[in-house]
Amino acid sequence: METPHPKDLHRTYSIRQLSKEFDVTARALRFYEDKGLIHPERKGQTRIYSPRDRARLQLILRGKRLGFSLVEIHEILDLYTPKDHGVAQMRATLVKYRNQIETLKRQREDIDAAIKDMQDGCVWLETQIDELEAAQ
Amino acid sequence: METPHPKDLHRTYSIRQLSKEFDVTARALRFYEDKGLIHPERKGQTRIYSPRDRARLQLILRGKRLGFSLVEIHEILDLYTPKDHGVAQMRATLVKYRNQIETLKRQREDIDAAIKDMQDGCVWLETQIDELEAAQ
DNA sequence: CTTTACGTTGACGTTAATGTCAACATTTGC
DNA sequence: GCAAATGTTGACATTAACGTCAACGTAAAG
Repeated sequence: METPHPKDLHRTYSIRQLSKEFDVTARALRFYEDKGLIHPERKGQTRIYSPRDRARLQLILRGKRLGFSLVEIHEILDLYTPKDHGVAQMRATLVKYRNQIETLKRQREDIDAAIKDMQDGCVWLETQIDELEAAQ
Repeated sequence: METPHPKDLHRTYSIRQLSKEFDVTARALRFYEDKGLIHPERKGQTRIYSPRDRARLQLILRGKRLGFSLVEIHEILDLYTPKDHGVAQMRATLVKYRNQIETLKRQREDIDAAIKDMQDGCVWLETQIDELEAAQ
């Protein structure tokens, strides 16, 4: 009834609320749950989403925008969920983190290249337009 | 028989050469052609790829790495192919360029956020590991 | 001349990520 | 109390992006 933001750590969300807020269908949310990406609680049959679920959903959607598959997103989400099983495990996790960072950095290089291409194109187009207008 | 690089603007490539160089299957290359993303010439039945085709393939693969669909990549490729049909068209194209830049910049924000998350996670893990080792 | 390598076009199969629809339960406003 | 809104679980349909396979052509190599 108040703000749709996680002002309160004990807020809950219905499936409709979340699907509206992030513009995904309820079907998709259930699908993500099916794939083990979110784990909302149940009040009877009905799904109850916590701010934590909401946060995970944000990560899922970010992953999607970046072109990761749901499987990949699942792995990424695993990196976000803390599990401290001794130094060995933590070292292993650290490696995964660093690999993920490398992946993302490579992706950023692609983006930067694409942006540069487009910006060059803009400059070229602008000068062309200017010339044509001057010649007019 | 020489370098696989476009040293010469009149070089040509077989479908196998390209598929090997970029580690995609020939099936995929034919598929992209089917979808209108590349237009290699034909020597009889056989496809002959030019450096220009190769360049387009690079763009296609970059688009894929960035999570764009083939349809979106098609539109992006259109932006790359010069067509000067008067100032009006050029203005329209300019708008598309700028929109694409905005899209890419938004994507870069996602990436930067993800990288930051992972780096923070690294720092946290490192300190944890240090503590556990010191306590040992 | 026949094998070997590479090319071609269908046609059908597959996987991911949903959409769609039916059939049903539950809660809520009037 | 009853209709409307919202929720649920299947089950099947769909789209994208290829993979796989069959059946065939061609060209160089031994």
